[in-house]
Amino acid sequence: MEDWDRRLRAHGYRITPQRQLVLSAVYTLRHGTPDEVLAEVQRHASGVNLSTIYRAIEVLEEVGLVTHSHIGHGAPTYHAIDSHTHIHLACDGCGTVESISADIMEPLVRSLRADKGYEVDVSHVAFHGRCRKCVETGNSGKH
Amino acid sequence: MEDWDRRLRAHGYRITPQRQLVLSAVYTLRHGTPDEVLAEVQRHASGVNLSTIYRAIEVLEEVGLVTHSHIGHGAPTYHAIDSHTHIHLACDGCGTVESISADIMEPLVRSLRADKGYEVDVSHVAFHGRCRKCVETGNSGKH
DNA sequence: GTATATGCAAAGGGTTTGCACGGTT
DNA sequence: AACCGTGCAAACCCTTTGCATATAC
Repeated sequence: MEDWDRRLRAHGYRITPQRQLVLSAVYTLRHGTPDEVLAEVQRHASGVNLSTIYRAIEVLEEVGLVTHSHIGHGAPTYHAIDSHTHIHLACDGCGTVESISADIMEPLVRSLRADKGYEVDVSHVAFHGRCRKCVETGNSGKH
Repeated sequence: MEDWDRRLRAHGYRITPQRQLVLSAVYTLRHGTPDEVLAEVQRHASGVNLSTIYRAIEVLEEVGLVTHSHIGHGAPTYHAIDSHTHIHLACDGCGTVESISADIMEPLVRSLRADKGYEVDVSHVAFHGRCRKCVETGNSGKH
């Protein structure tokens, strides 16, 4: 998160307090929905509006400082792009989300590239399923 | 799609024309959002309501006749559960979606099971990224 | 006949947009 | 000074819900 301002400028965007606040909120929360980002930002600057969060996230994502993935079936969660790309294991039984290294994706990414010419966006990957605990207790997460 | 009615009954649900229409619409469209399912159903029965589509899909999913996955960043798409489990490769550049056999997931599923005790819901898997064409033409899909 | 399912309309959550004002360059 | 970015409110899309009626069992 050193050259964040340079990245924005390089794409023709301006440096604003709101954009910096959103970026550091995304860093602080390791995973955050727009709502959660808003709450985190408002701890430091209460006047910031939700629509600003959305617009800031959009810009930060475009310049490559932030990504999102779809954990849970609802709102996307955003996270900072750092050296350690990770993927998410969401449990449909208890709702917990585990982050693991994206290394496990390597063979699959390679074979999709070779077979299909398809480039997987690894940072976007989220698996659904059931965690060990829910598998053992038979918790299906169904109503 | 032979024992669909038995499956419903086994779970205490009734057999209704709407549920049959929704199920066959999901079969016809190989991937369909609720809206698309509604349109397909209404080709045969114009009076059916959107809320009925949602409720029917929910029931069909619970009894194991239908699954969904999150292709695109918007509405989920539903597809019938058949013998050939497949996964989706969505292209963020041109928006196309390719279905491929889920066999490619086998090694990864096995290693998550062994390492983490985590059971991936394979039918739910959708990767985002870029198809061959968009990789070659540099189409990033960004506005 | 009784409980479930449907249609309709209204409410709800999340996200986007138009506009006037304020801040960055 | 010019333009981009923000706050606010309204609009929008997708999905869910309450209720009276219709239907499957």
